[in-house]
Amino acid sequence: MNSKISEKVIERLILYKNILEDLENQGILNIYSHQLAKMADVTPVQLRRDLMLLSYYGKPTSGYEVSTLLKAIENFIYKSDCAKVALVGLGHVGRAILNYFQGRSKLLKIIASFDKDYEKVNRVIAGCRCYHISEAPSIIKREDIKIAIIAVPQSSAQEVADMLIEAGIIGILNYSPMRLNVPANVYVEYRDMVRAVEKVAFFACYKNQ
Amino acid sequence: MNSKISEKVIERLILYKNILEDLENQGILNIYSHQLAKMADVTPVQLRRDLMLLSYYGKPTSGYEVSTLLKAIENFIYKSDCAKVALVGLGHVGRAILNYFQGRSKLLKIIASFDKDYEKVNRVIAGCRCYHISEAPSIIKREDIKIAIIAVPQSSAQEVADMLIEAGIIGILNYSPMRLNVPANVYVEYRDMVRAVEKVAFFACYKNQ
DNA sequence: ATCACACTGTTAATTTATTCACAACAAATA
DNA sequence: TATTTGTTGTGAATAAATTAACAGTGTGAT
Repeated sequence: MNSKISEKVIERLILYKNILEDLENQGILNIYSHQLAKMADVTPVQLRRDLMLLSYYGKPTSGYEVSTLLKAIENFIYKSDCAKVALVGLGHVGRAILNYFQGRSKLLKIIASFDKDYEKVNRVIAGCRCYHISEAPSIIKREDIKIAIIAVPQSSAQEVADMLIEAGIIGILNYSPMRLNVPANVYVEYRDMVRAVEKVAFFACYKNQ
Repeated sequence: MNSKISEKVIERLILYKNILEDLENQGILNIYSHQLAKMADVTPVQLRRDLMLLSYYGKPTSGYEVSTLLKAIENFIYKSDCAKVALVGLGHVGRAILNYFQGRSKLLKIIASFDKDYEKVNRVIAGCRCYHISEAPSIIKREDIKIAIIAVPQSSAQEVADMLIEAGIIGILNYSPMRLNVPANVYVEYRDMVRAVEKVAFFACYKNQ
């Protein structure tokens, strides 16, 4: 690890990747940094600086080739051992994620979902088989899943996290408001929806005096 | 505006607020910076520095008084003219947000939701009346709502945003993957679920070599 | 063929965010 | 009462992120 990669740069690279996918689908072959930067709401300099992380080079005259830049970013952010994702909790959040994921990520795949409700168990929801939560450890180990999404109520989030980590999970996306206690090697990202709205409310008002 | 307030500081203050609410419910009266910092996953110095934004002071011996610190943060982040929130789109994401919001935010209230599906219109879902999307402009203007959550498919996100902004919305929390084109005074926060998982996958693997 | 142009990649400067280091302080103890 | 202890608040130092400045380059016009 020569220099630490910041969260913000990765967030932006992932955003560029998204935009490039759209551009590719529209049949656009080349793009300049100022065009792509505008779509991503960043400055052209920042975009070019971010791309320095990749070993990819554009041309002074035709800018970046959409397909190869896209591949370069995918190559950079994609680690094959983290391609499999597990989802825990099939309430509204869980289902929303499953629906969004349907084909939207080329790199990652939710290959198993878990719930404690036997009504949902053994059904295939949004293309993904649902298992009982008690089966999670064995399936996660067998399939060697490393990434998990927690979409369960606050009260069971820590318990679920402990179980997942014990089974080998090293990355958690946590939609519950609960702060998780995890070992140092586990990466956790928090996505509390209430906090998100509060942030928006603050800055919207702040911007307008 | 003497010095610009950063997004990160506000995110942390909102997190502290959350934790303090929990502590208050547990009947805890006082807390030291190192204890609160640990719960929020920040350093004690950073916490104390963040609190410098507030005009609140702890005591060298008993630390911070939970109830008054909580009030100080609420006071700082709460702007009464941004208390009303509208929700557009009552699919899984929309319903998830409604459920989470039930009582979880003292400061903000979702007072109207909108959908184009007449099956949902005029029903009360999770304590919130659902109106047809065509009624949004008049209701937003009448109730003077300034904040909106977009939970509609990518294909209609821009159209919905335009309509909301026209009606007076100045802050948007966007759960669709669509980047929005908005005037300078409108604040937008993006919460794409697929990008979130991709970020977690990257950093989980990165952390573990 | 030469020039002007518009772009990229990158070093240097600047701004922003975080961490260090320590004075000031209130309570508990001797 | 004097001393010790463990904390807060903050100026100064450091680290990180962003922006500015510009050299290098391929293309098309003259």
